[in-house]
Amino acid sequence: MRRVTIYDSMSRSARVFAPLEPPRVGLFVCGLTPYDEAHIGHARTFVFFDVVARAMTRWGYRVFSVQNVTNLDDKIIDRAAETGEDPLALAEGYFLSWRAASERLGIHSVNYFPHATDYIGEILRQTELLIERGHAYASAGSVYYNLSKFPAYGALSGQRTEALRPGARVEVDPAKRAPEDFVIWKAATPGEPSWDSPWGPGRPGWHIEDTAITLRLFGPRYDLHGGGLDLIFPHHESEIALAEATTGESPLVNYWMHGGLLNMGGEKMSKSLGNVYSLTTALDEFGPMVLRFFYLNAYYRSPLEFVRDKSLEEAREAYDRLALPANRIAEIVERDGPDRAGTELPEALAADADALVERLDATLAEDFNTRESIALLFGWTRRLAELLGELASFSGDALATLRAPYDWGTETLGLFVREPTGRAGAWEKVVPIALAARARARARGDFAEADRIRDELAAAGIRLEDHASGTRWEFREPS
RNA sequence: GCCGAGGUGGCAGAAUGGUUAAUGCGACGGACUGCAGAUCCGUUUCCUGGGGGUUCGAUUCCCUCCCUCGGCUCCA
Repeated sequence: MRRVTIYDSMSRSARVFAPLEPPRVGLFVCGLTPYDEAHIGHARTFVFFDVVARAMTRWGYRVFSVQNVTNLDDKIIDRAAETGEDPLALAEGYFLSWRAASERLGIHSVNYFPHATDYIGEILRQTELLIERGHAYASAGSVYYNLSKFPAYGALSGQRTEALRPGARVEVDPAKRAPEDFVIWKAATPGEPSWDSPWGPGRPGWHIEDTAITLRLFGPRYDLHGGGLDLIFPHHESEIALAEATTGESPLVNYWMHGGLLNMGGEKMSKSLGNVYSLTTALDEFGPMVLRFFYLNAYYRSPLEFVRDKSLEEAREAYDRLALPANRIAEIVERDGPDRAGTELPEALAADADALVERLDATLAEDFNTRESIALLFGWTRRLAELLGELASFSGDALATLRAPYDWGTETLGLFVREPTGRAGAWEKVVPIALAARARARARGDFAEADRIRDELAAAGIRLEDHASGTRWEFREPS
């Protein structure tokens, strides 16, 4: 297992990672509240934790990755009331939509997506235990966490409860003993989904959903907890209070990892601000590779600025150039197979490829520095630039060596995955017909006709490039 | 107000107690091309929020101030 350092939000420092039970690693990431379509801000966080899981797996850890689904909360209920749908059905619809988008994005590392409502039994058990131990109290059909009994509250966020501004954004619930107490079990209002409990019909509060899930799946302590920076307070802080009061064990989480937010117009991208860009739209327009590249081209903890009509266009230019040698090699190998004959690599070049892969691992192992890894990969693309014309002369083995750094990028960053053919299959046959007609026109010097064909193809989303070896084409929406 | 995260070239963004502060985008020049695009080569040596301090040396460590963003009880 490779030595990995992780910036831990709790200690506010980079620490060498040591799993509780090597090589096993428990990773819990706070997932979505599916009350609407996901936007590209959400996906930043999940792509990053996908890289964490991919990289750790490569380095010999056995990662069990869990992403919860808050499939019932106020926003979902409100939304369902608007549309007349059943709240749980509405949530499941948006969850499945998110699953589809995240699959397209290449997020395949999540082992399990537990839904909060599948853990009601665990939640009730934990709530009762907390009341028994004096850490929670029932009031008006709800159950609240008694913060005065948990002095360690605030360690993660640095917040002191006496300095908070109760009601700054959310109204204070009069049933609470103290305004900083948070709800564990919420009394049902008529018409919303509810479960029977010793305190009457109700539904779980947000924070306990996660601790119920992790206590059951990971036990009282586990390795990694991730999520967006905006969840530190109160959500993660409250998870600690709930779990540690329930189990008596500490710390709940060994390493807290928080991803920076995606900003648009200098502000957090969020539904309530209205500055959202849908994930599905982004995937349709730019494809998964460009999006992943855009996210991973920055350190995960820093805020990242998304500029409409600029950021992803820029990322596409950069990614296309970065991936060019990888794609050319893939084309040759797809055509001739991995055992194709050809010249071998100069020894120095082969050694450099090996050394680069080691450097890439070492770089990424320092708190998942994806940006620096990409910079190194650009170095390799520059190195291969002069070989682009003669790639076809190399043997299959030689090409595999040249491709190794890109394969590393596929394994860890999820980049350099070529678009699946699918519908593109038909185009593969049709476009060459038009290209042949254009080639004949060019051969007889009828450039007006040649340009007409090129323009019409461009308007249809097929872009051409003429090369000495022939005409290359690709899908590219006209700009 | 309190807590937290950030302030680096035209833009996006790394890194480091020490030669010209990475990488990319963009821009400019050249090669290639019927043209265009793509690609390749070269240039973009005047960029580390302000002020103090520690040090032979600070963008990096410490203090302070300013600015931006996030959170302050169900937001990735």
